[in-house]
Amino acid sequence: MQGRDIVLGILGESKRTGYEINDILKNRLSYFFDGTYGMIYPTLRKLESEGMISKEVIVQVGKPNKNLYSLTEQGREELHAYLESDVDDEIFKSDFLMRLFFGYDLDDDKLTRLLEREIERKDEKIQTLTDNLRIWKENGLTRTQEMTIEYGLAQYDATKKVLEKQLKELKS
Amino acid sequence: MQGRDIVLGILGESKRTGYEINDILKNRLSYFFDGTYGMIYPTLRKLESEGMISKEVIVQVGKPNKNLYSLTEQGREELHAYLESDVDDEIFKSDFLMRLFFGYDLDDDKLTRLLEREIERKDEKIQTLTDNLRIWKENGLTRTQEMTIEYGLAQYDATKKVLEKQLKELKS
DNA sequence: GGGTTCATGTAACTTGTTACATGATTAT
DNA sequence: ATAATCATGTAACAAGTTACATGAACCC
Repeated sequence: MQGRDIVLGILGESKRTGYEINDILKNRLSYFFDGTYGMIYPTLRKLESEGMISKEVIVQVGKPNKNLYSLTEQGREELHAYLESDVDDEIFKSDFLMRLFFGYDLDDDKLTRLLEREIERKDEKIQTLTDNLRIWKENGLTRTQEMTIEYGLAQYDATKKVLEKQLKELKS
Repeated sequence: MQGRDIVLGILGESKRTGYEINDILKNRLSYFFDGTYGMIYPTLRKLESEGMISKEVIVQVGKPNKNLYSLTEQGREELHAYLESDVDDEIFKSDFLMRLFFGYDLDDDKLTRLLEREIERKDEKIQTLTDNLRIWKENGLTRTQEMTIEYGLAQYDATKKVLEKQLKELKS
């Protein structure tokens, strides 16, 4: 699962510009993938040069022209092949857990702040995901897309609860 | 949070060889960080050249000599500085969720298999983490280290439950 | 006047992955 | 026998990050 795959996946839904792809990644898929322009534009160029996607230029005034990309037949084949291939293990890296794990010298004050800060982050993520869910529902979500959001929310929620429990224990 | 930081963290606990660091990463910290030899050995070399760690060679017969590394004072400072710095956001990448998200053409059979396979994976992870917890407890865990395991288990458990619920709904 | 949105992109760099290479010892 | 454990490492490569560069339009 690389940038390439997710770009193909997004273009599989509909024609998109690099800018839109970035937007989707940031707002819609950020709970299971991250991407930046530095990845998106070079990937689009490469996919185009390989004939996986084709470009349609939309001339604009006052802004750079839009490059609207869509999958070619070959691109759709690659997407299908990816979707049929073995599923990779999930990748999870937590700087927060590392702080806990190696923080031998964390006093109660510092630990409290660390936990509180992380609870805040979970809240933000839950908020974003909940808000977005509402918006997406208007546009129509597939059953499996809804599953992914439920999965994401459950994950945030469960870890938040653990943190709250630990914070409570600490305070008593 | 990079390989460098986690290597310093591990060496902060006690002297270790590259081999042992790999072992710890694989068996003890795999639920929040991944590392390979290809990262570990070059990182150790670099840290040594920068004076962050020092090497003690243990001569062995029939095996390569052991290189036992320990933090220098400078290395301990860097570790502390890291531990005081801002906590990075957690990174989560899920190929599984991507398959769900872009799998418009998943029929019930394929979806069932996808969900069942992912439930299996969660079980494996929960098993490993539970087993390891027992072993670590014998060696002594800090309170915060125990927290990290609880966090990890809660995460696996919550997502597993979501998958089981979805599978049940699918079958009915 | 200042921030956000739209819209493109590149170049240098960092980081880590993959695959390879070696080889004795010990457990099954 | 054969697999696993101990123990080191490198070289080529892939992938993505960060920082930079440009600039009009629009909203507050």
